Amino acid sequence: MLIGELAERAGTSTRTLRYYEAHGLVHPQRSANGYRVYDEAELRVVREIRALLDVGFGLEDVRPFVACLRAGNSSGDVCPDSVLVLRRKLAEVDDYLDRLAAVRQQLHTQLTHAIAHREETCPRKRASAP
Amino acid sequence: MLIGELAERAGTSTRTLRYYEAHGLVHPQRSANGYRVYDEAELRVVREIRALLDVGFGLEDVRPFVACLRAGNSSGDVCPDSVLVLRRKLAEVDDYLDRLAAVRQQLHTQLTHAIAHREETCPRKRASAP
DNA sequence: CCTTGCCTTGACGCTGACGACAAGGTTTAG
DNA sequence: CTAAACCTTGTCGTCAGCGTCAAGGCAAGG
Repeated sequence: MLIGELAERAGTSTRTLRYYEAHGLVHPQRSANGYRVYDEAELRVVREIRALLDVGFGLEDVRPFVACLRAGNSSGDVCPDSVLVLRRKLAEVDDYLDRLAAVRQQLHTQLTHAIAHREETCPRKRASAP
Repeated sequence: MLIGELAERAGTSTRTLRYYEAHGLVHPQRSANGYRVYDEAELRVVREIRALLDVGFGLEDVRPFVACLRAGNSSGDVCPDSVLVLRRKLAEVDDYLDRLAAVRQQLHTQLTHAIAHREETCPRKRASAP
């Protein structure tokens, strides 16, 4: 499989695949003319990378999962390093959820006050009695 | 008040203040020697900007709030444009919270399965009976 | 032979909110 | 006189994950 086909099957671009390779995440063979040649295992690797990036991981976070797959495991999740990253990411997401909830609360309060202020300084017709 | 003093009182840097000015958010006077001169109103504007950025707004989102303050309002929140942005941001935060909750759920599931897998393929001593 | 459609490496662009420096003017204190 | 401590404009660097040319090689069909 050449890079174009892999890109299509993985739902990404050739640029992205070369980028992953430059960062040491994918290791294609080379044909005689210098073309990159990928096997099915690399397709799985790329799909794993994509899935993790979609969830908000960075390329560095993805490394252990790729190594885990490459080590012959059926899932990239089951190795100790992957589990560590999963735990860390879960904690990060929890933190972020907390902060985001606080922000949401503040925005809600701000919005409520702003609308109350408008009702007060510029009462609408038929505001309380139609 | 010169730029250094404003930076300190606003808890930011001179670079940041010049950046805001370049983007049309702050309008200092100029003294004879070309130095930027700020009044107290500008301090409030800068604090409003900082507060909104801290909550995750972009500079563009901040514009209506600055204009609102500049229009003489006690709060930057009370103008229609500001309210629109507040509503939009609240919706964005809600969306993000939903997506983040889904991600959290997925990570949790992934982690649970990974750990279950380890228990299964590599049972610990004293796992179920001490 | 020439076009079409793959592929190669290399290198700059983008987004956002600044940080960090360069090279220089101004003002005040000693 | 000079050093310190302000200020000015201008420009490049940062982080991440690519997008988007540029310039060219390789293979196959008409």
